[in-house]
Amino acid sequence: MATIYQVSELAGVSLATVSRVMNKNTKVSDKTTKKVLDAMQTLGYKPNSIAQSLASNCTNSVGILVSELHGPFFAQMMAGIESELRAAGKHVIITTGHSEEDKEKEGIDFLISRRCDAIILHVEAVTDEYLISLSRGTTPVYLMSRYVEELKEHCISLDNKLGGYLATKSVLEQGHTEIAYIAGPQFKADAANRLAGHKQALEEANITFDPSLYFEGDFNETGGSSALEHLINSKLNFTALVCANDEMASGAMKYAREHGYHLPNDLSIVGFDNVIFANYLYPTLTTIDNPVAKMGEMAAKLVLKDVYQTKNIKINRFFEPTLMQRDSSAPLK
Amino acid sequence: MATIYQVSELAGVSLATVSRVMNKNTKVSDKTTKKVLDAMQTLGYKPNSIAQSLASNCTNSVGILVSELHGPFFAQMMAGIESELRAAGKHVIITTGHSEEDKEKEGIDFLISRRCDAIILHVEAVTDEYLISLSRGTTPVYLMSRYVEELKEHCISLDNKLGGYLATKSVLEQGHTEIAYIAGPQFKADAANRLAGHKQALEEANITFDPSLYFEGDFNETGGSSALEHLINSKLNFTALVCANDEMASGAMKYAREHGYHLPNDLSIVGFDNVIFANYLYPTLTTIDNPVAKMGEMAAKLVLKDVYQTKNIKINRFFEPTLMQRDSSAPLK
DNA sequence: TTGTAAGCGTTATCAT
DNA sequence: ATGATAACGCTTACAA
Repeated sequence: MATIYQVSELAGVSLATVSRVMNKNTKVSDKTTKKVLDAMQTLGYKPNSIAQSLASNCTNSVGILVSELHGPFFAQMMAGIESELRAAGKHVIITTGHSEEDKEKEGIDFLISRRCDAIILHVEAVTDEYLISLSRGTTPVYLMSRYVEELKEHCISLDNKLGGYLATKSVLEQGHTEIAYIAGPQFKADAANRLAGHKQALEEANITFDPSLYFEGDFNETGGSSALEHLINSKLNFTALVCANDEMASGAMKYAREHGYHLPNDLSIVGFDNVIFANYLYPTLTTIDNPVAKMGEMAAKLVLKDVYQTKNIKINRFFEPTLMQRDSSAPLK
Repeated sequence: MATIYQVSELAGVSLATVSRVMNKNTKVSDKTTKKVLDAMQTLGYKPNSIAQSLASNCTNSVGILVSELHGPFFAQMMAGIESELRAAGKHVIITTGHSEEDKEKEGIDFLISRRCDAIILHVEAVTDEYLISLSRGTTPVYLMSRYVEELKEHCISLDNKLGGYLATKSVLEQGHTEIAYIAGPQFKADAANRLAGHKQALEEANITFDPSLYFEGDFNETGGSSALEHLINSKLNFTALVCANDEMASGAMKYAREHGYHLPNDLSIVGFDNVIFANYLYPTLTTIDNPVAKMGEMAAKLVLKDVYQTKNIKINRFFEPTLMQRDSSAPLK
């Protein structure tokens, strides 16, 4: 592969001049510019971005750490980040943390040693303290779907409490008063906040939260099935079921259907996240839209603004979820 | 950030020695090794992989180009590639081509200029000739789900014809003889091969292919709906419908259900790919499993073997799809 | 076993 | 406007 040196030789100019026409940061006469361009053309010269990175101390790459690569949630997020960054000529280096503390830390180290200009993290296992000390390092750190007060300028987060509130409120407004809730693992802030929203909606409707209509699931489909099984076996009455994510809602729907429930007549079900398949379920799932793709774009924009000094970018760090009313929930008859 | 130079100073050895303990390629006495390790520890030294890449001419990164980041198909593939590569200490740089020739080429240039040690491509718009000339360059090129004779050693592909055959055969074995087919865009090799498999199955059953029971769709959900609409309007009888992918099958299922069909009694439907949501549909979709994640892993292994000289890796370039019999298709009554 | 020094392909600071 | 030349942080012959 041709180097800048060969280009300079062929064009009969110095290295520096070639570098200048590439970077357009210093005036170069039209004549020499043309000579250089021609030389590049005939040599098929492509700059070595590794060398550029070393010399300029800028890799034009941002590291992304997500829990999993598959799964609708992260894919959407990454798509949002990548498209925005790519349009700005930056690229993404992606790695996974699998929601395990060691792997998350290892992934972060990895990204940092690649000298990413910034890292965007969707971490679940690592502590706030770790993140705070991490962001004292030289690599700017951004957080997705996680709010850490000390790092608030670097957090893109969703109002999960509002989402939980909207979900429950939607069935309350349909006349339901006996509402079961399948929560996510409460050590996760999202899950806890969604539950808090649920409780707030109940409170506003003057309904006391009944712990026996509550079950802590695992955010997985099978967890949704067994949670509903548990709730049904408890012999308590409920006409609506609010789930802390779509996977569990889907599992619950399956279990309900297999046990003779007619949806939504016998039971209204609401999910959370609005993942792709929510619209493929039968009946289509009423859920809370989690604007992950938009949040991904925004994280990218934030990096573009902070790290790459791109001008005229409007930042919004806080996103509000919205209700997607579909067919799995209906007014109480 | 600490450099190798500072480490060498603190440890009282030369640069070279520090480099040696990092790379473990030359013997270093235990005593000096310890000194170096200690120095690294106290300085919190992390090697600058950019500098390593420049000096060693190896970036330890492999570029991936997929059509889209979202969508169950690519997510699975990338997950397979990433996990395998990551375990070997390599990392992935991901970019997208959006099935457009210009963007695919641009993405490839991008990856090459980042000096990836190899690139794994899932391209659709670019020509075979382009790929052939590309692979004459210095960066090794690998192809996913695309077979180019001249590059066969670098192709990981699926036997789409077999898949198409299995899909149709499954309904034939259920007693169906009037079988409609919604194909994918025929300029895509996958789509054409799936159709060929369908025809072969019909032929073996002594059923002549009926062009009026055939419709070329666009691989999208809406395309599936309108395709079925078209087929139904043609007033021809058919008891089974084979679709060239799950998205179209899903669209067809929706249309059928909305138009009073009871599935699978009134119509058996079969898809292709076994994307995540196939199992969330109602009824659950009978489909052909496309082992994308496994193929992704294999592509990574191939790179590990060819490019990074990893030993003891068994390579399989050709994958066979399998039938996933679920509830959307049933024996003809 | 360890050190010296020449790259790797750029950018960027001086001069001119 | 252009040219020398010193970084950038590491690897790797070649010497010792």
